[in-house]
Amino acid sequence: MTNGKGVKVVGASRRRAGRPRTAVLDRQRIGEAALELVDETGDFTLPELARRLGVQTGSLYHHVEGRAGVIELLREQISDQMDPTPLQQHRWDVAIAEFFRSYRAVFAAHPRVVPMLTTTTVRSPRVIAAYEKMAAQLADSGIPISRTMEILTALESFAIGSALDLAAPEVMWEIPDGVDAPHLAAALAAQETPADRAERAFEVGLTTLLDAVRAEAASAL
Amino acid sequence: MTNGKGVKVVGASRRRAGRPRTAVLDRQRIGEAALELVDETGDFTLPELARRLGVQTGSLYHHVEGRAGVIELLREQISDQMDPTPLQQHRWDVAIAEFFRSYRAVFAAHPRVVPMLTTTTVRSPRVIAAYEKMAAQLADSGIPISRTMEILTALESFAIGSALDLAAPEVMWEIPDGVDAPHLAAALAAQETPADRAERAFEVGLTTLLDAVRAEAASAL
DNA sequence: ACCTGAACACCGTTCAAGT
DNA sequence: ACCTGAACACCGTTCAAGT
Repeated sequence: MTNGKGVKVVGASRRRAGRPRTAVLDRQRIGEAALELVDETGDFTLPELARRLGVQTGSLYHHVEGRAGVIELLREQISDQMDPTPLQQHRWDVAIAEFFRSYRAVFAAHPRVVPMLTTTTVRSPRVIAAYEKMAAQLADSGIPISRTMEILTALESFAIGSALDLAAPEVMWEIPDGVDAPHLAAALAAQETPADRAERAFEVGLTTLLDAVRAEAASAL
Repeated sequence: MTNGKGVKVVGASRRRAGRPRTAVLDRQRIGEAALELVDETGDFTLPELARRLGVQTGSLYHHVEGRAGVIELLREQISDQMDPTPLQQHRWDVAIAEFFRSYRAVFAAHPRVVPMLTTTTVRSPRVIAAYEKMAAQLADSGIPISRTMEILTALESFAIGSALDLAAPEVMWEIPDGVDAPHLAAALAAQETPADRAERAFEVGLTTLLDAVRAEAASAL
C-alpha cells in the first residue's frame, strides 16, 4: 500500500471514526517517523508526518504538543543515541573527549536535524547525566568549580558548531565572481573532501581545547 | 500613524495601483526592517514585514526572492556590521582573534537572528575578504596550506556555536525533576550570570585555539 | 519596472462527533 | 482516551491589472 509519493503507508486500511481498541500512535513511533522524514527531506510538516503514519493530522495532537512537540521528540531521538558509557571507563580527559566524539557522531548520522535542535535547553536525562559526570570529573581533576561551566560551555559550543558544519552545503565558503581571494582559493583547493576537513577540524579543535584543560588541571594540583 | 499593534507604518497614506513614480521599496530598506522585526519578535513573516513597510506582501517579490531572499538580506545586514579592519593592523594572531571577537559581537547584538543564519554558504564579499586575509596570514606564519581550512573551520565552528549560545534560552542546562545531578547543579550555581559564562567561555576557547596555532607556527619556522 | 489586490495551495491548530 | 473529519486563521507564492 503506497500513497502518491510511493511511500509506504502504515495502517492505511480504512479506519472508522472513534477511539481504536488499541492505540495506533505513540510518541516513539511519531518520533521515529519524524526523524526519518527529516533525514530524507530536511524538514517536516505535520500533514506529511501524519500521512506517513496513516493517520489524520489532528491525531498527532493526542500525543504531542504540536509542531514544537515533534521537535522535542526529535531531540529525544537524538539524545537517546548518544553513548554516555565511555564516561565511566576512561581517565577524565579521555572520557570527555570520547563523549563529545559520540555527541558529534550522532549528529553526523542525522545532519539535517542539527539546525532544528540548536536553540533549546538541554533537559534529556541521558545528556544531563553525561554533563553531571563530566562536572564531577572536572572537579576531581582539580579544576576550580567556578570554571566548570565555562569549560563545558566552550566544549559544547564547539561541538554544536562542528555539528552544524555537517549540515552545511557542500561548499561552505564560495568566492563570488569578481572577488579576488587567491590565498583562500588555494587553501580550499588544498583540502581533501569537505567531510574530511570537517572531521579533522573537529578533532584538532577538541584535542586542543582538552589539552588546555589538562594543563590547567595539572597546574592546579 | 500606527497599525493595530501600535507599530509605526511607513507611507501608509493610500496609494493607488500602478508603478509609483519613485520606487517605495529597495533591498536595503527591506533588510533593515527584517532585522528589526527579528530582533524584536524572534522571527518574521512576509505579511508582517510588508505591513511594517506599508506595502502589499506581493510587492516584496519585486526586490527579493521570497522568504529565502529575505534571509539572505539578513545575512547581508549582519555581514556588513562585521569589522575586518583589525585584520590589517595587528600581528596575525592578534588580528585573527580580533576578527572573531567582532564576528561574535555582531551576533551578540542580534542574537535572535543567529539560528536563521547557521546553514548557508558564506558568500559575502566582506566576510570572504576577511577569510582571504586570514588565509594569507596563516600562510605567512608558516602553517602548511593543507592545514589552513582545518584551522579556519575550527575557529568558525567555535564562533558559530558560541553565537548560538547567545540565542539560547536563559537556562541552557535544566536538571529535570527526579534526576540527581549534584555536581552539575553546583557548577551551575557557581557561575555568575549566564551572559558572563557565555562571554568567558568564548574568550577561553578562542585564546586556547589560537595559542595552539601559534605554537604550531613557531615550530614550523 | 514596480505597485495593488486578489487568488491559491498549504500549513498549524482546534474541536465536535464517534467509539 | 484516542481517532476521524472538517473547519479556521494564517502564510508563502503567483499573477492580472494599472501606471
